[in-house]
Amino acid sequence: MDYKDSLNLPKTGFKMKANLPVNEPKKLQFWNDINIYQKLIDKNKNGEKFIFHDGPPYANGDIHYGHILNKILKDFVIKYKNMSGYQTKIINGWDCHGLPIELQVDKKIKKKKREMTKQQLIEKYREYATTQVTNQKEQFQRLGVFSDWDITYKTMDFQYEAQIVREFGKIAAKGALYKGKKPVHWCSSCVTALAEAEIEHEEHTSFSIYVKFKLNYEFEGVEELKGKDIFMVIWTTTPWTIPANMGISLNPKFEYSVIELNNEYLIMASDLIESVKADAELENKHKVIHKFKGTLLDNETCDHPFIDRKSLIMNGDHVTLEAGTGCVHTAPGHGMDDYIIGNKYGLDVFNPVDNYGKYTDDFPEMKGIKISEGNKLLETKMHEMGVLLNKPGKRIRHAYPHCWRCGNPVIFRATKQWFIPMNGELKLIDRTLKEIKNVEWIPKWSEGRINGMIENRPDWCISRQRTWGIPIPVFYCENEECEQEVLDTEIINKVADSFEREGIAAWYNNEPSFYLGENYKCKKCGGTHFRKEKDILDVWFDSGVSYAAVMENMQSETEKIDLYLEGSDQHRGWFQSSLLTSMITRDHAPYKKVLTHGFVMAADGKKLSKKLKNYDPPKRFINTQGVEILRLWVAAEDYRNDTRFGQEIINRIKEAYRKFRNTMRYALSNLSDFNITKNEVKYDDMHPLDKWTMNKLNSFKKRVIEAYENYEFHMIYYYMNELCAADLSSFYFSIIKDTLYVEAPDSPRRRGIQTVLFNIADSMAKLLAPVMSFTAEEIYQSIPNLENKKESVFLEELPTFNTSIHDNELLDTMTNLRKIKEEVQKELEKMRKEKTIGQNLDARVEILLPKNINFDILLQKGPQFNEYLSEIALFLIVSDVKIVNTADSSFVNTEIEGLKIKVAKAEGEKCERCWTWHVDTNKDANFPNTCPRCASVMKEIS
RNA sequence: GGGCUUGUAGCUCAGUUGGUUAGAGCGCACGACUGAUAAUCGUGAGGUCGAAAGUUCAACUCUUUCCAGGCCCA
Repeated sequence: MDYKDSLNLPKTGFKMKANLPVNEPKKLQFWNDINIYQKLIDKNKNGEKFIFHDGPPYANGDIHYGHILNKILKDFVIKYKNMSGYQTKIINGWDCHGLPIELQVDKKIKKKKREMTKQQLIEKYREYATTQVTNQKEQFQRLGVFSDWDITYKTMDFQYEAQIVREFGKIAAKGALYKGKKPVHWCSSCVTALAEAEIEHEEHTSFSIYVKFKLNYEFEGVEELKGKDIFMVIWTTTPWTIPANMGISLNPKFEYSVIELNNEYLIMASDLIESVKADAELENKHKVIHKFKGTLLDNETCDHPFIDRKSLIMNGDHVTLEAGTGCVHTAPGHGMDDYIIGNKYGLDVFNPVDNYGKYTDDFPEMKGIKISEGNKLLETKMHEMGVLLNKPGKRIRHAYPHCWRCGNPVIFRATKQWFIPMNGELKLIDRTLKEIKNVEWIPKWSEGRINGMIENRPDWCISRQRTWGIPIPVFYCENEECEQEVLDTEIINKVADSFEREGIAAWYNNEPSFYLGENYKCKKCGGTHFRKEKDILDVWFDSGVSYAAVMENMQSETEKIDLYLEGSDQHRGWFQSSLLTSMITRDHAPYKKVLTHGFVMAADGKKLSKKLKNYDPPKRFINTQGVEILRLWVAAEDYRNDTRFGQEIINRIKEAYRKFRNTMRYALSNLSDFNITKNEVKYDDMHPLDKWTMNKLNSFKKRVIEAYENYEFHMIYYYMNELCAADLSSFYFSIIKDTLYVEAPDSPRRRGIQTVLFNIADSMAKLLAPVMSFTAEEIYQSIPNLENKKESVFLEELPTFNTSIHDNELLDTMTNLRKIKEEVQKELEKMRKEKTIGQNLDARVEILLPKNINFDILLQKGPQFNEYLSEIALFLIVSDVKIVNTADSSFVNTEIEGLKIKVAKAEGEKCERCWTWHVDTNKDANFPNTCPRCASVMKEIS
């Protein structure tokens, strides 16, 4: 007789194999068909608000793992909040203006660019950006991210472009703008400013000169130097910048020496004396007269070698010992370091060079002469004056920036730029630093980082000499004497209105009079002719006002956004630009909380590199392994640090996924004949082991909810693995198997277990839906006989901690019993090695218990008590158990003190139905080869 | 070079205010089962906590230095 058909074996349509690449798109279609996102919004329309704001990725290229990490994290948050009843949504956006797109397009149109109008170019850039947005949008959608993808924002939307201008107007109205000078890379052959990305470093032969600057300082108490001329020695490769020299920088930490050499007194860093002598070919011995710290001469002066001007001596950490003299020629108009330290000391950003690389009136002696000529002329001049320390004609080969277009060397040259002042009347830095304290920064160190950056940041240069961006809405009086700028909120708003209608092309479509009115007169000189500003705004300003352009449609100016969630690089970028603009115009931060994640690295911890091909591109990954794996990967990693991505890591994630999936599958497969409404067993009526599992599940809920609340998603992954593998699959499931299969379908013990399994499947589907959205939905849809099933798991509420299911004593006791089970297992393993037994049920066990542990908790009689098999045997999954009071030498000691165990092959015969060994097997003629329990069950169910 | 930050078993992570033989899951090795089966179960071997020095009765946990990464600047 084959008893197999009489068993309640698992049955489910929930497949073991997920086949994610094929099934995910179907799920996406399903969600789309039922309009799940809108339903979520509708469901919570009366819920508490949680306002989230998506930071716009740059609209260029395929998405990479950084995007994936970011978007999936946001999706976790949005889904969790939605399932918790919050009224929350996400409007995805893109950053569209800016250099990368401009360069991409320029590469395609090449020389045609010169013949094209600004409007035509803008149209091209806009087209390109649109294709990029479409491309990225598709890829984001594939991630299973919930959003209304028809409602997104782009910084190039006309409405958005207009709003940028309005925010600029507000800043202008606050007086938080000024025009100043700043050095930029400049190609005097193309007559244009260049961005960092347009510069190529190539070998170049430069001058190399050591120049003496006469010091105006008496070293007190140094007799030998009294009344002597002392010179600071600087080294430079650009003699043409000497006319713009405004100072000399010393490192405050270095030691400097006054040396006597060839009857001259020279100053340089002590550690560089020898190398300078060698490089400048200075022979003869020198004598160190005096040593001093770099700080000594701070704020003293030298005389410029050939211009009637003082050069200020300053202290700066940028001075190194790598080359030169340790005394650094500083020309704020021609170098970034120079500019920064010059700003600090209040130096003029002096630039006597025009757009074509020729000296201007500001260096009359060489007016109209090209700086390349100037190099030579100045070298000779200084040599003749005797301020050149080396012999003229010395040259050096080194890497030097060149223009990527024309290949000529570029220069650093101060040009007029627009700035937002960091100090000044608005005291922006002070106020921002205070406001930073009112924001919650996660992780904590994030606050220190933004704080440090704000504390030390220079004025924000918001102008760019480019085309693809928001024109700075300013006009200039064309009277050359006047040049007065028109910075008027009303007029700026007119510009904004025109952008709202036509986009930024309006700036080029319209004459100044269109905005100013025909009769507008210069407030300064009464002039009537004006020209438009040519510069555009820094794109960080674009995205920096997104809270205004995107969110204030839905909320008031005073309402803050609950959360920004971006990579840690945004401390310099979006977090900061948003904070600063909002502080000026609204006097508060735009956000309440800022959550930061790290970067995605390759398996070796180094950055992902397209060149090295040290990773699988996302598209291919998704098409072969599925998004769900990526979602679980995001959850598994502690995103607050850098995360790693590699095949071994992914393989581990897949294992975890399979474990989870199979665990859920097992639960589902034993529910085919279960209906929670009809067959539920109340917690109080459950068997202790089932109660224990309910407790475990309950505490799992609690910890998972806490993890969501704290944005610690990797803890969810950790808890999930622990629960599935350790508590369910290998422990609870293996024990309940016997009851599930063997008992009569409707037996109370079995129904109790099914109640637990139902709770597992149901709770897990809901709790993990924000993370494993695809699989959670699949589980939910696969729960059999569920009345009032919602259309989607996402329309369910998250389960919460049930305070009445909280039995610490039970949990502790079970922990001890599991330890005993482990010891028994070890003994059984020995028998298995000896081939005495195969499966556990082939064995019987005798146990001498320690005084403090017993199995009483399993033996409480009640409706769940199993009459046929000892509860302990069931628990240990052996055929027979005997608890003894004394143990002879045949017992083995275990690692638990006082616990002694004896294992042996089970007595009697194996029941064909339940595989348990029993001395009374085959006693019932109606059901041959069955144990008494099975015979009885068979009688009941036939 | 500077600011911030990371470094616990092969992988991903736990590790409470410094306190007994440092944990989990996966992987690996070996084995069992064949009624979760391209599954499941068991046993076992793997870290001295990036390195060194210091504080302390006691440090993965505090301090300093160094090494190797990362983000942002320069």
